[in-house]
Amino acid sequence: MDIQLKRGLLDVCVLAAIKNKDSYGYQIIKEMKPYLELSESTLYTILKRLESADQLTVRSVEHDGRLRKYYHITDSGLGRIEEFKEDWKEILAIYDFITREDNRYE
Amino acid sequence: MDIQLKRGLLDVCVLAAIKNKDSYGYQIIKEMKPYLELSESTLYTILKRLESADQLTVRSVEHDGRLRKYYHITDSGLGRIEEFKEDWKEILAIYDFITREDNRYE
DNA sequence: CCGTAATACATCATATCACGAAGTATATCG
DNA sequence: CGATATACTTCGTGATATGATGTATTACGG
Repeated sequence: MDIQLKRGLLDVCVLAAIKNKDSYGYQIIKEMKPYLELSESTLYTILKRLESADQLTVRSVEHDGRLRKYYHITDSGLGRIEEFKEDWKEILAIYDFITREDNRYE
Repeated sequence: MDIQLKRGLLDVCVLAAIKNKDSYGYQIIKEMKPYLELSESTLYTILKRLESADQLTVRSVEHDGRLRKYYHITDSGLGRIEEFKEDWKEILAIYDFITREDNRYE
């Protein structure tokens, strides 16, 4: 998929991935894979950005001797998803604008 | 609307604006305004990018003593719109992923 | 007739961002 | 024992939207 098109969806998609259950980096990538592929470096960049924006919180858990960071969505993060749903209406209008054959009356 | 979300739509939207009829900068902005607002600097950046990518051609026309550049979509530009329509299917799936309530079976 | 707004295009600096590459470290499995 | 999977981190790069600023002409209201 077009990279620019992905950009607008990535943040919200990550938030959606942890919406119903706290999750950690590797798991999030696997969960999103069928819909939107992203590399580890991209994901961790996003997670830090979302943490700075208080849209999620982080909690470190020891798992098999390895560090595992669980991400938990905040109210602000849930609000971000709601904003996306609002934006979606505009996007549908834009989609119609792009795909319409010709509504120009000469 | 979210800036990142706009990014993926801008190029294709500009192409759609000249799809049925050649147009020029100022006109394109006015035509897109109800759907997607963009500044002049942004538009001219996009037009140059699309020209470099051979998705449109430019023709200068004298109009009231002023230069006016008309933009014409190429086959490659039309192809870009078709690609967007393909991408749209994936976007719809992502939208479902984001907005679904909970399909996790515990 | 003069100032303001509209038309029309151009350039520059800046901040944001996705991503590949490379690194660290452990567990598992053949 | 070596490869693969898990798990997170850092760095550099290239792409890009936008505000600010500039140039130049036409149209219009008072």
